[in-house]
Amino acid sequence: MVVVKKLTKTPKPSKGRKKIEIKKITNKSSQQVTFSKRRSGLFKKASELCILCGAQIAIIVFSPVHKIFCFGYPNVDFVIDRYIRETSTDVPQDGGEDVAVDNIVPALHALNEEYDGVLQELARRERSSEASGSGRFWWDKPLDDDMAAEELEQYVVAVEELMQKVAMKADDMMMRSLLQPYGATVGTAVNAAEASDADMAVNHLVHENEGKFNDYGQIGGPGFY
Amino acid sequence: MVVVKKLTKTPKPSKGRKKIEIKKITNKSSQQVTFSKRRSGLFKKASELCILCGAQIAIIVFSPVHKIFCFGYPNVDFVIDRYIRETSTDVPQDGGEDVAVDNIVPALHALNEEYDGVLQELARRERSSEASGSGRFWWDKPLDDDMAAEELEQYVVAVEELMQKVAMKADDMMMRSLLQPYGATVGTAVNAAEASDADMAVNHLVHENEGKFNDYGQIGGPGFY
DNA sequence: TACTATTTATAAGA
DNA sequence: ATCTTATAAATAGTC
Repeated sequence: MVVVKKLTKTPKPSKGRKKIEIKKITNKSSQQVTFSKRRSGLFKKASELCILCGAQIAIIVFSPVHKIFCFGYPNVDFVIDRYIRETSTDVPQDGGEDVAVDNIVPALHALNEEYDGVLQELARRERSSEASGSGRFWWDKPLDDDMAAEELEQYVVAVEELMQKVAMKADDMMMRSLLQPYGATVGTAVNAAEASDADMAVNHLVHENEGKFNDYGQIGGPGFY
Repeated sequence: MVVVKKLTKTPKPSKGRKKIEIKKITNKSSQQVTFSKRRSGLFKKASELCILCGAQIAIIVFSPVHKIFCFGYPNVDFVIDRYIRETSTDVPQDGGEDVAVDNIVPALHALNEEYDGVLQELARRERSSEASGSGRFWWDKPLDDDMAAEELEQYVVAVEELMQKVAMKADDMMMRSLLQPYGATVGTAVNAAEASDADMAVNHLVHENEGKFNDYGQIGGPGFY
């Protein structure tokens, strides 16, 4: 007794996905919908890749309406920094006349790496606490006007305060020792070897294909940030 | 001898995709295979998003074996540049270059202290302590379990921004005083006065096809931004 | 935002 | 790394 539901070939070809051609969507409205869905899917795929393979990824997306969306593991800036470091030529500035300046770059990198360690730790906690429930990852931040209104406000205030604090400390320090152990404090735990899992071996030696060099040249010096 | 292969209902429902849990793949070999497939899929999705919606996207991926893969439309550096411009609040500099130099070093020291603070908070959180004081700024008081995660994240983001600003300032300084030949300003596309050929020789990037849509993927030049 | 019908992406295997 | 195949996932069209 086969119940043929479709006996009358439901003239309903609609509903359900249809193949689409990959070409610019002209209808602004549907383009926005598609963008939203696919942007979401893209970030999900990226997060899975990070988790499955321990890859570090940064994705920056500018929507057609100029909103910016970012994804980053451990975080966007870290990956960009690494990208810059690894794609820049290491040109040792021998004739370093300004000790301070010469130490800034390495100090920043060291700081960045340490910082990364903290972020990873945070990420780990966030994830484990969130279990497999909610979907959103903390690193999936929209950074657009609407969804970050109040958050942005807090952020701005926070940064301003922090800056002020830093400035005060800076003054104080400048008085005592201007050119002391810059990297000292920074370098303390820079040996990222303690990145818990052996996946964080922050050492790059071999790459592959030759990079092609296009335009957009810029601050390229010794891999600094 | 009629060999009935399937007589015993080969418990081989295998072949064909199976659901997998999104967790780190321990087997290095299969992890590599998965990475390869998914990285490819990710870039394809990105390229479709660019075409369908006219989005500008940059993706930087570091494989578990430290290889770098990039995707960018129009190109990686363009998007990164835009990202930096739009996410950094311009810090009004009173014009004194000297002041800038003199302030960076101590600023780094301060930053480091702030950073140490974060580490301590993390450690504290580890012990799941308590006792939160009131009247102090969020980055000064020991985090309590309730707001810890959220605030810590804000703190981290704040510091991250600060670091970026300091870094940019450093870049600017180095550009003016030391790396004249690379001269350029963050945010201003420079006429490819790229680095010397010798310098570029060290750079290597893995990529699919340059600036090609159908094959998505693109090479990132020397990591200038 | 939610709901399918389908198209795609892919985990396993070879 | 590639190709095949059975399935799991993503998502276009609608509401």
